Amino acid sequence: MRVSDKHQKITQAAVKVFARKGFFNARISDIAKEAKVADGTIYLYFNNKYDILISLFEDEIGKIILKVKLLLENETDPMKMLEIYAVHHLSLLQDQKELVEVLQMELRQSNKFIKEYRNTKFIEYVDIISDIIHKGQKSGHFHPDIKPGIVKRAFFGALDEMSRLWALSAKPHYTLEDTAKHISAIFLHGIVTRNN
Amino acid sequence: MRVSDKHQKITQAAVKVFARKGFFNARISDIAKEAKVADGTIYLYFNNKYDILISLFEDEIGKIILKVKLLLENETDPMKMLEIYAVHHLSLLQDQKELVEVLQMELRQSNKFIKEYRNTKFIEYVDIISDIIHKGQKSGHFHPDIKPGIVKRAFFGALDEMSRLWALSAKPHYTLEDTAKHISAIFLHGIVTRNN
DNA sequence: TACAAAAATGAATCATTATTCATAATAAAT
DNA sequence: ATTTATTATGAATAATGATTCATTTTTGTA
Repeated sequence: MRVSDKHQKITQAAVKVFARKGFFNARISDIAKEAKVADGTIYLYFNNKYDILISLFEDEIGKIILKVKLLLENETDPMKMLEIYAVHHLSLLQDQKELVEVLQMELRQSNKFIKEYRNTKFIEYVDIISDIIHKGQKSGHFHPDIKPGIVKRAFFGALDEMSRLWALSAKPHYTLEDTAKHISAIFLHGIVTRNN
Repeated sequence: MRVSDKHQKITQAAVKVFARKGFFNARISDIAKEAKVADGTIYLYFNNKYDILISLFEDEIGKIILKVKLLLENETDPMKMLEIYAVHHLSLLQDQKELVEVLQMELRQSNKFIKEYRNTKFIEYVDIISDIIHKGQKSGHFHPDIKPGIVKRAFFGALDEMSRLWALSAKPHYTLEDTAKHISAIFLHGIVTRNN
């Protein structure tokens, strides 16, 4: 078995265990058992428990970024692009529920405890949104007074809160696709009626 | 010293310590020291470590709900009401940074480990948003097709992500007030230019 | 096949900490 | 002032689990 295979096996086991028990309640021995390796083996591939989480985070967010950039590649309409991003983000929950749960935890907590860790991968992911906004402003689709730096956080936050909700409660009321489009539409057109 | 004073002293100490170290890294002895009581005293007022967090959460969110309801009391325009909610939510960070950090953690993780805990207080807080949306739809200010259940999560998520960002990085680029209004405006009117 | 290097094992270590409870201090009542 | 009830203390307990490392197993090479 190639080295990278075992690395990945441990990572995938860690995602499962972290999702199930949370980072702090997860025992190394749980991960080892899930990955079908000895406890000590984990330390041949990772420095410590935190390192598993961080390394997992970077690897997986990296893949997510690649995928959404690919999806956006052939779209030029900034309005459609926002919608694609939204659908993609919410789809993650469907395709990789456990991973999403772990990423959400990580996002909330660990960077508080590991101050040095700047989390550039996550920044790269949300910056895709501000890039779309910029593009839309250049093309005249989006209002020039809109602040991309605020919209990117607001839009990401809106999607991620929805994702968080679904991760906890079993069944969503609306389909993923409808919800993603609804949220995009609100950001694009607002909620007020025209005569206001 | 009245009983409730000591209860509150411990709660406030816990907020400080949880914010500084996170729930799992916080030691009971840290909280005891911060509150200037003995370790054992904490167990006269709380059942266990989790109980401190939960009880803190309910109490403090209760206060936050009361305050925002008071702020909204004399406003009838649903558009203004949304803005008031936004300003209030972001203001929390300014007024009670440590508390906000703890609530955000709690929100993200604990309900995963304490499945029974339904977190009705939090639901009550976000439901204020959907109430505003309903009201706006009735009055004709807001589009009837908008789904209040989705908007409430999106709006809350947008605000809270902003809050999370500020809690981590020291200095916000824009003022709290401007940001709250900007986010409200986006939800109200969208980002696209009129001719799209 | 024999040997060396690399990878894997898992029991033992060792620090950590939530919780308990026998004891002490304080307050209230008589 | 004395007794009783309430509240507080903090050292001791007892479990936990991350990490290490001496030993074993596997892999690669001659």
